[in-house]
Amino acid sequence: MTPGTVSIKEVAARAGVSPGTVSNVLNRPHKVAEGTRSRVEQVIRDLGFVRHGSASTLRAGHSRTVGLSVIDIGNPFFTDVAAGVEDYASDAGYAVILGNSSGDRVKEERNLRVFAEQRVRGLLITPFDDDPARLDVLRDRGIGVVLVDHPAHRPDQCSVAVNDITGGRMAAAHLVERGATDLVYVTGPLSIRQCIERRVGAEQALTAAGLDPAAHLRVVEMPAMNARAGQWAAELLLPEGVPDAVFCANDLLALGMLRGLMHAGVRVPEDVTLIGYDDIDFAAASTVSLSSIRQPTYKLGRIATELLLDECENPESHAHQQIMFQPELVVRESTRR
Amino acid sequence: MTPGTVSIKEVAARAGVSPGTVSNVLNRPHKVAEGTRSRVEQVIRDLGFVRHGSASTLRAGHSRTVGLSVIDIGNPFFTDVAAGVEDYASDAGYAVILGNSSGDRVKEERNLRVFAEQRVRGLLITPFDDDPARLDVLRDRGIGVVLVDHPAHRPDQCSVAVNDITGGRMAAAHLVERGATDLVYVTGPLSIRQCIERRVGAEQALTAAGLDPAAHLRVVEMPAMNARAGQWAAELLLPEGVPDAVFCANDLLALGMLRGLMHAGVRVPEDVTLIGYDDIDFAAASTVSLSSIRQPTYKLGRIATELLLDECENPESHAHQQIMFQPELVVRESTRR
DNA sequence: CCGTCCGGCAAAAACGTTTTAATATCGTTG
DNA sequence: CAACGATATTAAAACGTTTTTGCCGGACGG
Repeated sequence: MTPGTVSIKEVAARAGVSPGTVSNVLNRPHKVAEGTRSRVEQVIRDLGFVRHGSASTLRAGHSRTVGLSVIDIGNPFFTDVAAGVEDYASDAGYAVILGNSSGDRVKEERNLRVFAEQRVRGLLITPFDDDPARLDVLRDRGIGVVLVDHPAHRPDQCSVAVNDITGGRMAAAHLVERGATDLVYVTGPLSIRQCIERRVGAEQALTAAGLDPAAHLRVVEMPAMNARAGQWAAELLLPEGVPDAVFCANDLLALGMLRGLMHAGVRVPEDVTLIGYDDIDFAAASTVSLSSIRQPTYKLGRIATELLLDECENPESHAHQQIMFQPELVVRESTRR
Repeated sequence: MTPGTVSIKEVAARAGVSPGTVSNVLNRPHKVAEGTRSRVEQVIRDLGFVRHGSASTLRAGHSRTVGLSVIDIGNPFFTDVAAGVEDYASDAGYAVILGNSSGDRVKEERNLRVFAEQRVRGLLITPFDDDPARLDVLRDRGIGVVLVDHPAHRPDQCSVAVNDITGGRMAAAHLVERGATDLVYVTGPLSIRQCIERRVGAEQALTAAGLDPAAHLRVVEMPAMNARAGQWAAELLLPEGVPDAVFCANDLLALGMLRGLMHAGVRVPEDVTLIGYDDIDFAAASTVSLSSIRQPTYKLGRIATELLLDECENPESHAHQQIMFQPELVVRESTRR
């Protein structure tokens, strides 16, 4: 009746072998003779046996799951990363346990505990700060950790990230090249590494063009990084005077800004050029399509997972890597003159 | 040294109690005397003990994880659902294992097997077809299943969904009320239940308004449901003549359509009114903000999880429910005359 | 004062798998 | 022909919890 309860023992009994042999055809098929193997496999199919993962994990000492902790599952950026992770992990036979910290340190903490309880094989995390202590707790347990979208500061740690300084520089340089001299940088909280570095890059670009950032780059810091905040930023900004160009720290802000500008009768790109960051799908789909800085998001997830599984499965041969991708400028209507 | 290896036994030894007692303070704190309990809890903190989930699952017969299988993690609709699931599950102490089927039956199958191996306590799934056989395999194993965004056809099955016929009717009725008589329905594959039912609703609305759908509603079926497909639909559509109004089966299609229309010099809403479906965040943020049919997406995820956990934890008192939410019309610029 | 009940705890079995060491079977070689 | 190694399989011991059963002592009712 209850086919769910069929264990390796019953398979063994039915196939006329010992449980150990069944385990071998499951895990080391080459160690068992052709005849026995096919017989056991047939019984497995007949009985609808599926291995009890927990028993396996308990005895083997490690699971076939990885944890994924993201800051905001609602942001297409993280969604793309998650898709890359899920694809690679799934192909490798791993399950992905999802944790959404919602930018809340307490939630992140709680998720980490769940991952520890589940004895995930490894952890992929987009941390929102640099405190490595929490992660050490996991690492001490033998759980591999790979930082995603955050460069590791230590050589014994894998990470994949995209150069945000370069990205910021590309964005601002592009605006300047299009003739802007009065720029605005609209950003999320400046406690966020990405926001800081993109700003640094922008300042470098201005300096390189002979423009003093202090005089030519206004910074508008918003508490959130969504479209609502972007539109609000437009309302804050315009009374102070219309700039030549706006650089937003992500596309959600930029889309909101675009809407805010147009509502105020400011034309993009004729009056103001506008560029975002991340190149989410909606950037190309917005009515005035948005120039942006593209990051290899999906790839970020895939490579991170590849690194993680290598670290977990080949601990001795594994070489820790800090991979830094370069972003790419995507020019669309919002910066065409 | 390796704090990861501290087991319940060591805690017991250090606290001068038996392992069974430690297990009790973990799972039935009320059954152990105040003094012993606090002593054990202190030792747990000191040693940094964290329960081995697999051992627990093995012995207890059920895990504290739920599986979530979605069709497309890249679609904001599913992302919102996932956020609702994650929040509720996380609060209840459950971990969420994510499976992304990418609209691929084989991938979905594979994910189900992983869920079975992991012995998830329950499964939340947005199935893309009506074949219940696959799910019976899980149910026979005692794994609860709740259908998400898909009404169950059987009384022994929980489901949460939103009435798509009503939604389709609302959308079309709104367009007609705004004066449209020459409508177009842009949809994804008509093998998808949601696409079919929204169409049925639209036809009902036309009929109710005294317009024969055959004469007044053109249907454009696209192979995908993203913005690219929407823009392509505009290019297919316009040469045949500009309609009064366009109803898109989701917001991604609608955003693409909007862009396609504006590029062709067709003004929204002056020349054509446009409405989407789902009310994703980007609908409000697009330059001509998009009217849409709002679904309680996040709530869908939460309620589904609530139902699932009730089914798993109180099997005898649990009453299966097929919950059907009603959608809501959101009017924005794209249908303002 | 004796028998009974009950709260608090310990002892031990069980969950389903993996893995190690041991055993049986066979062909090969000195 | 004996000894040996290689190969295929088995038996049994783990892994860390949960849960059942039972023991002990003190409170309580008769």
